[in-house]
Amino acid sequence: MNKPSSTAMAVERLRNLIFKGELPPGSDHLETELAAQLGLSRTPVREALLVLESQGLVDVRPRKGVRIRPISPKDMAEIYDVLTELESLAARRAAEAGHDAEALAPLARSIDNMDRALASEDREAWASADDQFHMELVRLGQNARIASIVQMMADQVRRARQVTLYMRDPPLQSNDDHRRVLDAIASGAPDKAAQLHRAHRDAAKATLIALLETHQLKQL
Amino acid sequence: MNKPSSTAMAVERLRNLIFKGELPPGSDHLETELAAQLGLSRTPVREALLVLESQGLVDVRPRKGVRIRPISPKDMAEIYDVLTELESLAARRAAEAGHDAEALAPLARSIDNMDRALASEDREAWASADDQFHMELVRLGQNARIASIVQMMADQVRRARQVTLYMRDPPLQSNDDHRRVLDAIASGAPDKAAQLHRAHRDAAKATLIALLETHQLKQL
DNA sequence: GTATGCGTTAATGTATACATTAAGCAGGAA
DNA sequence: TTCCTGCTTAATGTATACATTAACGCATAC
Repeated sequence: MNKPSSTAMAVERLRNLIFKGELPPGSDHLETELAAQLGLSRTPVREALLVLESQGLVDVRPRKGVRIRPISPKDMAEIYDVLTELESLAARRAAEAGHDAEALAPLARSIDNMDRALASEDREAWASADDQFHMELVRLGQNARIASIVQMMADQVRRARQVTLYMRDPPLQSNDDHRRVLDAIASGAPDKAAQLHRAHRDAAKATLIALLETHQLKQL
Repeated sequence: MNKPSSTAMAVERLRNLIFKGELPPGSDHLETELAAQLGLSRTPVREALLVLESQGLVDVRPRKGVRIRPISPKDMAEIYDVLTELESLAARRAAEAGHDAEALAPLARSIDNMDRALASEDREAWASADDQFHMELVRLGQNARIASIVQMMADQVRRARQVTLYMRDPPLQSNDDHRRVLDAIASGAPDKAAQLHRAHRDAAKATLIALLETHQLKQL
């Protein structure tokens, strides 16, 4: 049990504040205030902000405070493009790797979780299981760099999903997609896995962008 | 003309030291020593190291010094996979964007530069022009996130290329590839551009990995 | 001889003091 | 008024002092 450093804690706490919307997108904050809020000195907070900046969550703008980076529809499109490419490759590699049922169990479990969440209309649970699915998928793809980039991009759109979660119909189609991707991976069909996942992601992108336009959400 | 901060300078100087091999892969360095070497206090150096860590160039290992991250053949394969996917998408988007000849001029120029470098057998110049080509390509792809990821990954393999630059035959084939990608982009053929570039990258990956195996280079 | 545990110490983690800088305002000239 | 100029000051950038911690060696017990 390693004691986490103040910097690491600051990163975690600031991330949570951002995701919970307590530090809203577009808002500015002084290092000093954030430090006071977290009960730390500026040093670890500064270091945390540097990390968060490298993860694309904030912009450090000297003398104007750190800005919680807002996500525009264009950003969203960029991010989905990256996710589509890299996750599809991960699906391909996962299929090539010949994972057995045991290795695929977590992925299957995440799909079950989504089913359950849909049945009980628990959208938070669904979102969390969806995260789990995508995380597992890239883990199975066995490329650490892809996994970490995907994680970063997913973080960046997390707020946006939170907002849209209750705006759209329950994503019933989505889980069929997931299951088919899993089948393709289990049966060792790389091309099919990649292609199915790509289609899944493209559909998700289109849905989300349409939602944002409908609701005139210019930034989140 | 903005005065760069010490942290920014430290990032730059450390990057250069790493690329030039003065901080060799796998070597460990104390914050204090690096600070002394750069004539700075620990603070900006620490911040610089945090940035470099987020870019995958070093590992900060408490009490053991920062390690200049070595790249293994497996790392190389991971990185090339990411580059292949993202640059191919960039090529596709560039073709879709309908850039005119003027917009494509820098890309064309980089190809000319490679030709010239090949003719005069100047491999450093070739490498630099090759960088320019890939940088321009992702710029034309109009996805800032792809551009920055590609930049990061390219940095990570820079040392390796430096080593292999003189080990292999002059990359004559390579420039035909580049020209065909440019043509596909210029003529607005997204699928073709993406596919050509993908093939180009796959070939490069295979060549490089083979080289590393032949020479038993386990890490760079 | 080996293993265990404690003390030393060197390195990092954190706080704070200090330097620098640019944003904004006040005051005066055009 | 409007535009410049220089001052003020608040915020960040940097250095340094101080606290904490984990690695290592040495002593001691078995």
